[in-house]
Amino acid sequence: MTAIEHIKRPTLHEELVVRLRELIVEDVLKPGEKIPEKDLCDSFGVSRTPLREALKVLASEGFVVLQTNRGARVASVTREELLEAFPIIAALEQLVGELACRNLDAAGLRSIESRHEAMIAAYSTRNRKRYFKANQDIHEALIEASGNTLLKSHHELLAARVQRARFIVNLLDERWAQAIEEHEAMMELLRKRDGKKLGELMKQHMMNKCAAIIRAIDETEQSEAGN
Amino acid sequence: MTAIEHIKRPTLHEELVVRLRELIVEDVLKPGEKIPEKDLCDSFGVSRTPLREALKVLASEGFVVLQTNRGARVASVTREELLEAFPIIAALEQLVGELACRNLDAAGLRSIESRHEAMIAAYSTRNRKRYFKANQDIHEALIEASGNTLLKSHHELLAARVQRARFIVNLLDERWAQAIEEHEAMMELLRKRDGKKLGELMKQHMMNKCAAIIRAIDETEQSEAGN
DNA sequence: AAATATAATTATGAATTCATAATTCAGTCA
DNA sequence: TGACTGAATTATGAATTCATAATTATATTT
Repeated sequence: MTAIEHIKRPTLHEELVVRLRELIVEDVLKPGEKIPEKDLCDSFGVSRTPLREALKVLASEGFVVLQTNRGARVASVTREELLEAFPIIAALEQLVGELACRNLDAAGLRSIESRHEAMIAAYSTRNRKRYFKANQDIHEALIEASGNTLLKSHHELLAARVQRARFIVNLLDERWAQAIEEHEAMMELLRKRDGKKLGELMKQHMMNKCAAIIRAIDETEQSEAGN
Repeated sequence: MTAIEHIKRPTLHEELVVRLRELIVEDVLKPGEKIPEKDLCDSFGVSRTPLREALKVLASEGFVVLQTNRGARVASVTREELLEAFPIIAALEQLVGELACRNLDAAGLRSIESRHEAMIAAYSTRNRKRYFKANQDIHEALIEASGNTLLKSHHELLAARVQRARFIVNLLDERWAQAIEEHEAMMELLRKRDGKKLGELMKQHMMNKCAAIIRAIDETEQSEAGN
């Protein structure tokens, strides 16, 4: 029996969930911004029904906040939310590390190696955009290698939420260098298939990232308070 | 500034999400069962619009499966899904253990101790229903103690999904005794506020539960194949 | 002019309607 | 009898409509 994949026709609300989530994660729709249904319906060329369905889903994912009779707002990225989300992501990454080592084959490793090199190249020219992209690619590849689709979806959702923080703080040079070092160590552990240590390092890597972002936020708030 | 909580008026779709999720987790709506919109609209006394919104949310949570132009079905609880979900829950529980030890005060500990005793009492009379309830209470209290609301919501959703497995397999006496022992050890570590060890034990506890359930499923399938 | 009350407008929650896809069922033919 | 065809029915996706809550604009009072 050949496992032919079922044909999947998209519905408007599914398409809208994806598109709206992108707009939010890419900071086109800003945190706290009101989302007037009418405007979005016009720009997407759909009626309110599928749009509202999409908003309900996005609300359950934490990207928008619904207020009864007052419509939807883009959820804001708070210090508190990040402090809650990062430890969870870190715990998931630990699991990713363990599972990836268990499942990754030679071809998979090579693919990650090349992404890693792309990331190093981006770092050497201090190309932030490329670095972010390559960095994300690596993490995604590792998650893929974990072979756990549920883990993937939960991780993706949480990662997308905290990723929005990159628009409120900048990656500092010092942290950047540290992140590169951590990635080198990660590659080494991946080659050795040391799942336990890789998991721990990935967890730590994420918590360091968290600390860096929180520090940056606090400094921003500090300087803003001084105005 | 007193943080007064905003008054929250419920909407139909929110109410429906909760009620439908309950029906699914409580196995009133069986895995694989078709969900005809009309019937549910009649029994809840609402129109299709809020019901459909609720179904979209439940689909994003993984409790129902939507097929374009073919309506909704209750998601089935597969062996594969459990094998994916449990390690994630275990990873979250590990985090719960660490955070709970960090945050739990004397009053919180006493409250958990009493729930623990209730669980032991239920076990001594082999009252499955009470045991499940007390067991769930303890885990919920620990999550509450972790102080991480995002962790709580993710854990709740995943736990609800695997909880449905209790209707396809029975808790075996052997595993039951082992679970009690693990809980005793957990209480000991909680009293000592040893977060690291508690986290590891809670993770292991969950993976043991996973193994027991998978074993039970495999045995069921084995015996069914023999028919 | 500022503050309040009232009316007009707009936006939202939910029911209804409409077009179309899927399913069921009767009829036909081998 | 049993597989196929096509009409009738039903269910679904999405637009529209409707009632009401929220907001804005206008009028009134001090």
